[in-house]
Amino acid sequence: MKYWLVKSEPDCFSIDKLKRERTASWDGVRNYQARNFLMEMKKNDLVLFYHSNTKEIGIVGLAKVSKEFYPDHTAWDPKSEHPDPKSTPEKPRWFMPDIKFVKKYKRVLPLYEIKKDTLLGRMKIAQKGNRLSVTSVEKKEFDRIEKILST
DNA sequence: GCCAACGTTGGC
DNA sequence: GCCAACGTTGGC
Repeated sequence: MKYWLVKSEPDCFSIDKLKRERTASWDGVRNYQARNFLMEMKKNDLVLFYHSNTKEIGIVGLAKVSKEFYPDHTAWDPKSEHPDPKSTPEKPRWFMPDIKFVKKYKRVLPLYEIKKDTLLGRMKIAQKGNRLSVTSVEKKEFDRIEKILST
């Protein structure tokens, strides 16, 4: 089983919204590297949920993959937020998995704490200029995050 | 195939 | 609101 981290602006899609809706299709990703990670996700992989571009930046919750990748149909919907005319139902370019709410942590693990930690500070999320919205996480990193947030 | 210009992301 | 970092686009 693998571990991942997805970023989302809470104004756009928050952990509370995922909690309410229980399951969400992770649509709208239009970056090849991020897409490739989405396509690697296997059912039941665990996905850390991160809030970016907000007051309390950091890891806020946990989800898991409930459906492996399939075409992101919002790409060929001109009314969607991220239309891409080069992606068609016959030849889809963008894909998405479904993720299911697991839990919201009791507190936010803020980015500055992640950066301070010697182990977590090496995560992609902690590095300057990182704009990738989907990244992989190592088991030891995941375990450490769970441990920090469980106390 | 290079690279400058441009748009977007996202922390601060 | 600022700006650095990065991905994408398009002219050549």
